[in-house]
Amino acid sequence: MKDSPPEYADFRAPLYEVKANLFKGLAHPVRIRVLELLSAAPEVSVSDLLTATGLEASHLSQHLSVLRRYRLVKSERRGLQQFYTLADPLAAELLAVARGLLQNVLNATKEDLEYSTATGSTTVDGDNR
Amino acid sequence: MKDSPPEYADFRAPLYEVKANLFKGLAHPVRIRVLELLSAAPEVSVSDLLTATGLEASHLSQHLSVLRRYRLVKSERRGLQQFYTLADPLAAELLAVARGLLQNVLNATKEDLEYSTATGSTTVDGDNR
DNA sequence: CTCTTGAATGATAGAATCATCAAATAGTCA
DNA sequence: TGACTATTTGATGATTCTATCATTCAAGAG
Repeated sequence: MKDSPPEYADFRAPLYEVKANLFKGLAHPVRIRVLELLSAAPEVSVSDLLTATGLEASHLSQHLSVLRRYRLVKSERRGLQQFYTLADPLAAELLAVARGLLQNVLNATKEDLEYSTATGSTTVDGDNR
Repeated sequence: MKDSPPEYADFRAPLYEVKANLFKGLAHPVRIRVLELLSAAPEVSVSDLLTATGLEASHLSQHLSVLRRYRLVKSERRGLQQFYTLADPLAAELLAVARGLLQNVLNATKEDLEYSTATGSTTVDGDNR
């Protein structure tokens, strides 16, 4: 009899733990794709998410459950359909900052590479690569 | 003979995968604490990180290795000491946005709770809690 | 060269997450 | 009520991550 995860993550922990948990919720490609779809519309139905992601219903639902657990999304049922929205606009901001960070980091990596090939490797000291 | 993870994560994947990987790098409390210490200083030595976190050296080193893998930090050796810095200021920005998001989400949760107790539960429709 | 210090890497058991299929639940309609 | 649709939940094996101890590596001094 295995313990299932809580419906909602615990927010009463130290902030660094709560942050780490939030990032756990973001640490899967499907969940990033879902959040980005939700960022681009006021709300999205599960059936539209299914179409957009090409996933099987139960697979997507497990991921939506994780997003709900970390309160990254809200859901609302209307008849047979379920609609999802971002819980807060800062979730979209977070994805945007992550994108900027990745671009910077990638550019810096390329620059380091160019720098080391242009000047030889002896002047690059202390950089682990 | 088990495969060990690559020294550096693959940045040549679709962007949503690369983002998810970045968030994996952030998905542990110790690594959040380290990044926040690095956000507050131009550079920090490993020995200072050890003191600040109270971790054993090899435990911290494993986490620093994850941060290096996702290029969230840079390291520089000077004699016996190793110094770490944030790879980009946007890493600090990311933590700040996450904090704002958590605050908003937490406040919204509290408001929902107050709303439902003030008006009774029958007017709260569609909200999963 | 040996020894010490500071830090990284290796190894591995246990915990957590992921992937996927089966079953259950919620809502609607005849 | 039963049948159907839409979605969620349960179950479980595979994979990955975490925690932790042992070992190795890098730098410096004598």
